[in-house]
Amino acid sequence: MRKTRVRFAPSPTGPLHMGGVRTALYNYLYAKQRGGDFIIRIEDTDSHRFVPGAEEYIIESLKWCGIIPDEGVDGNGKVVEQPNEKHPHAPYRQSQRRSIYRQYAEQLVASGNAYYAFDSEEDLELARSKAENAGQTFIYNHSTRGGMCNSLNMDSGTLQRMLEARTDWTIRFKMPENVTVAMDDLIRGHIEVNTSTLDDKVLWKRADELPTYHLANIVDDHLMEITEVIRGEEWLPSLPLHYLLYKAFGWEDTMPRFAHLPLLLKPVGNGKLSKRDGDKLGFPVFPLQWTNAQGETSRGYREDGYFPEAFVNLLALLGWNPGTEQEIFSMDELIKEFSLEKVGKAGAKFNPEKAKWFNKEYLRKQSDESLATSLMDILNAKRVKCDYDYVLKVVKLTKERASFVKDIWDIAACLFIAPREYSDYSVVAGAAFTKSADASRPVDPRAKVYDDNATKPFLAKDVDKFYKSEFYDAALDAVQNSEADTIESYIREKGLNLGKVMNCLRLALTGAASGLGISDIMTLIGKQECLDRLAFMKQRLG
RNA sequence: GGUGGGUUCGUAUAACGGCUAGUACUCAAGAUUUUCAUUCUUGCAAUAGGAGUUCGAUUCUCCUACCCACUACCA
Repeated sequence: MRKTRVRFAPSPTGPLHMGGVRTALYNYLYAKQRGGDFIIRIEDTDSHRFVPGAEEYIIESLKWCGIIPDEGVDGNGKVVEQPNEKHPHAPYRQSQRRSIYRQYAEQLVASGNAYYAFDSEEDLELARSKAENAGQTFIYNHSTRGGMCNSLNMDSGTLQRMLEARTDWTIRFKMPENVTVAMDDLIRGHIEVNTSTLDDKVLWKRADELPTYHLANIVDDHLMEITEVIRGEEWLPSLPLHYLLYKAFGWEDTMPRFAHLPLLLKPVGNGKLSKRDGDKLGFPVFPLQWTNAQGETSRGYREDGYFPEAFVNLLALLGWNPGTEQEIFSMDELIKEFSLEKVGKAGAKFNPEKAKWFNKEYLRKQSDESLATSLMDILNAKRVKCDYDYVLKVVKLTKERASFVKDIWDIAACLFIAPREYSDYSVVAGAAFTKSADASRPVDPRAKVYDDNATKPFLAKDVDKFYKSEFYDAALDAVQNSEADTIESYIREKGLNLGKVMNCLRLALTGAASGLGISDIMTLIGKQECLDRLAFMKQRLG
């Protein structure tokens, strides 16, 4: 029984999106469950699509998620370049392994499984357009290779001259004709494909001295003793070629088992969640914020305030389910429960609402202390001065109402600064005043700066009535003559309408018609601050 | 076009071939609350369509439809 070894092999062509993170996660869970190794390999065989910073981004993203590679990346987050005891297969960057691949490509030529091809880009272009004009699709395989410029169609002398004289040739796999390839996928079961519809894939490019994905992937998986290949569904069509490559190399006995994961689909419409969807969908598709070469920034789950544990949890449930009704899983629980058998076959549409729900669940699991620390950072950034003990009290009061730490600010801003503006006060005074559009609409009283031009017409019409109402006087009287824990009974004893007086007071204290409990606010900000805010309202609205 | 894969409430999903097709998110209603939120209760909502096998099909087979992927000297 071989030790389980799986790999995540991203191409550094840009930031890793959440589908990629999920693939890495499933590989990691699979490996850890079996006490095996999780390996990172960088597949940068396309020099034209290399994006600076992408490799670092990928590694940092995985680290944020708590996905720690056993091999390929060292403790400093660097891709290992020199072999050592812990990383015996270094380098783990394919561009640094180029010397390895050519011999394998040549081996395939020698065994008759591959051949040299000298067709120029223009020749191929021509062949394609010709076929297209005839209403067909050009496939470089048994049906056409006889008419192309390759080693199958020339004598050895010509071949030698061509190989030496030209630098733009390739080595192509000689896809057999009419052979049924029988494959087994850990998720999809048995699949059969006839090779006649497949093409002679380029395996090695003389121009770059580099292999293409297919060759590099099979060679490295073999050399690195990979036991299972868990990758995206988009690779399923390549599986017959990969099977045939293993066979051509004579590596069938150690060929890894394959599992093709369902795609992550965009929430609306059809199609897979792609890097390009970015911010226009209104939620992050990247684990971490990313700024491209053009200076355009895409948001990330980390920067949006997601807990990494929540992100991992929601990703794990996108395509996999435990078969029970449990939805909240720690990484350790995932490692224990995960199984490829329970991975679905159909693509999963991502639901941003559910993602928020996951974060809310995790926010509640956080300790008050760690939330307070996070909130302190936000407050400092807003230059709101405060002390830790006070912030801790605020957290205790608000954590049930928030999905993200930054929500706490929206909920509890009135505990730190006095309102300068008032909203939705028609609700406060009930039917006596003009009803505003929607009382339940969330309002941030501090979002607006004091702006006479924008608000005065409305204020002038209704506030006069409101301010002169009995509720303001009652609220002022109640604050003056009671404490936080007695204000409710004080108002009741006076025989007043509790709701209206309280909401009038609420307006003075918070600037809005809904929110935290009045006595809780009073307790925290103190009686004097309450009186000050009532006085400010009188001045502002009077 | 060709090849392959897929299809259960709006979304994620559950259901040895066998209870009234379950759960979560969203949404709606009610209870609670000074308000909002929370919490609790209730509700809306699905097996793509058609054949076949079977006592019985969401489940197995075939056909149709639709969706997706692949079809590069990209991964």
